[in-house]
Amino acid sequence: MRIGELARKAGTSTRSLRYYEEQGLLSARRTANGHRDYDESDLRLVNEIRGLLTIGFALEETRPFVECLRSGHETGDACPASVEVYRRKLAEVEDYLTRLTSVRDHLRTQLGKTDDQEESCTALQLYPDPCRVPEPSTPSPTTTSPKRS
Amino acid sequence: MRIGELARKAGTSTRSLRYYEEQGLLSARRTANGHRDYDESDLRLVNEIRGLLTIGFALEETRPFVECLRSGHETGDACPASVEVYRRKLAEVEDYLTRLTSVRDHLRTQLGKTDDQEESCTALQLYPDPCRVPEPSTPSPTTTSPKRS
DNA sequence: GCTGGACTTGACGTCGGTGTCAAGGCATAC
DNA sequence: GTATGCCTTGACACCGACGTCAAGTCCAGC
Repeated sequence: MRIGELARKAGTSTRSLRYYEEQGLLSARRTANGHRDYDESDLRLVNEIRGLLTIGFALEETRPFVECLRSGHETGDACPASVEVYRRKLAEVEDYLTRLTSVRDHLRTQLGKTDDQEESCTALQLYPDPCRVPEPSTPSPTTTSPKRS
Repeated sequence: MRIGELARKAGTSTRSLRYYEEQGLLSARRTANGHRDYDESDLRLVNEIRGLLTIGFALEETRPFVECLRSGHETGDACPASVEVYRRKLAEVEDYLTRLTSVRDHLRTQLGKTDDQEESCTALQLYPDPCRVPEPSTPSPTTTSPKRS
């Protein structure tokens, strides 16, 4: 199949696919006329990438999973390197959770909300950069954020 | 005081202060030779901004707080507009917490971790800047916008 | 042959909050 | 005089994952 079809099937854009290729995550055979030619295994790769991106992985972090799939494994996380990324990511996410919880509590306090519904920690109050993190929606008054659909 | 001193006192850079001014959050009198001239009230403004940025507010979101302080209120959150931002931020953070929690659970599942450990402050290590962790290329969860997944 | 859609590569734009360089002005110290 | 250091404005660089435009190629349908 060609790039447009793959993009449609994977729920992404041709631009993204070319970008993945540029990053060495995806490779494509070429037809006689120079068009990229993909098959089902490529779709699996892209699905792996998209899935990981969706839950907050950086593109670079998907590499071990992609290579794992490429090397013939049934799933992308069947390799030690992938597991290691999982582990690191989990620690990272738990760290964020801690900070976010603390920020939430701080905000609740400021709002005079004394009705706690969950246990939480206190001292820490750092949560780095909400804009670079799987965030719901940023109702920023300045921009009608065109990058986000 | 001049910009260098204010930056030092507020724990930030002169570049940032000029940027805040550029964004209309800070204003400065000028001395005869054109240098910016600040006083203690400006330091309060900057501290307000820095504090909010630290807990994850976007610069733009600090505006109501700054204006609140400027208009003579004791604290930046004494005004309705500020409270509104607090409220929005809280909802945002809670939403993010929810999603992050589900990602964490997903990761734990993938790792075969059955041992649940609740969020505890003590165990986790805070880096000075979690966005740029001194690790082998470990960016933070960046994905955000699942554009249309 | 003409139209239109899908493809190609290349390159610039985006978002935020700075870092950093450039090139100069001004003041104090030696 | 000159070295040092702070200040000024202006402008480019950065990160990540693309969006988007440009200009050209390729192919099917009419």
